[in-house]
Amino acid sequence: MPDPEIRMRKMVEALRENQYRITPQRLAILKVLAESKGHPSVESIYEQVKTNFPTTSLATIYKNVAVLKDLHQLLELGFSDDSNRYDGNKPYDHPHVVCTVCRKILDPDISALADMTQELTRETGFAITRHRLDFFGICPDCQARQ
Amino acid sequence: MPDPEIRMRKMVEALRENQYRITPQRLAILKVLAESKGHPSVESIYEQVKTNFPTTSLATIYKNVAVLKDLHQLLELGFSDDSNRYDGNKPYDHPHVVCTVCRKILDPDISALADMTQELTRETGFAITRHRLDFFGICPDCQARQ
DNA sequence: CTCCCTGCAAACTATTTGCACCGTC
DNA sequence: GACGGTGCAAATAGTTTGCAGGGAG
Repeated sequence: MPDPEIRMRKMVEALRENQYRITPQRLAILKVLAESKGHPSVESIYEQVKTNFPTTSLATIYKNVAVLKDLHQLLELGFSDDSNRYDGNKPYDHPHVVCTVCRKILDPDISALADMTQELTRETGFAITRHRLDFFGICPDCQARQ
Repeated sequence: MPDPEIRMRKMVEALRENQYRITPQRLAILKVLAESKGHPSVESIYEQVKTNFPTTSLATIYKNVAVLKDLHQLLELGFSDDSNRYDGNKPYDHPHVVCTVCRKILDPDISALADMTQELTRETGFAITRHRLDFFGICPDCQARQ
């Protein structure tokens, strides 16, 4: 069973457990999120869902995205300048590396992250619950193209 | 000479060097930014400027914030859910710790940051130019209040 | 057969823009 | 005096909401 399918079942399960109905549009949105290797925007989810459901509205995408966020099945990456981007495969906080040219987003491994959170707790006394770590730069592809 | 005053002169200098005119409203905005110990929103800059210039408009605040951003005299912290917040005292990228209860924002020192950026460059091949690091949690004051 | 969900349009909020008048240089 | 800045109002973009009809459970 491929990974996207596992992820989709997990999301369907979360919906069922919380008494949300399983509609065809909802399934189509889950499919886009589970199969997307990038970090789609609402607009791009919308475009993809419309190929199968031409009457779908943006509002439906927004409403479903909100539901999935509530169920912690979707991570929202809010960029103040751009529109939001979503990650349906790793719905928990993790760092991102964003290419400022082509807008590609990667998930790097940062080994020092746990240490850093501890250092912060010690230093500030805050009880840290979430984080948002984005690094911006130019990806290898775009560097080569210049 | 107190710190806010130094900071203000620096900002005025940057404006002059770039042929921007020094208007009373502009000075009032700089004053708010230089004296603010927190990380004010556009709205809160507006409220403070209005006490001295009651006819000031929000558009003027936005236009001046944009100018200061261009001159790298102001750091914008964009929160997708909330409105933007600004830092006129440390107008370069640095990490923040945000209290999710009272919205207070601190600037912690993170010693491991430079190492982390290097690790990322090695791992992803990106030429990292900027970052945006926010940690969310509950500050000591709000923890005590609960 | 009950509600929740969808899809349309209208509302909303933060921000930007156009433009006439004002004030810095 | 020239021309950039201000302040008003209108425009814009992303997102949210209200509501009537349709479909999942």
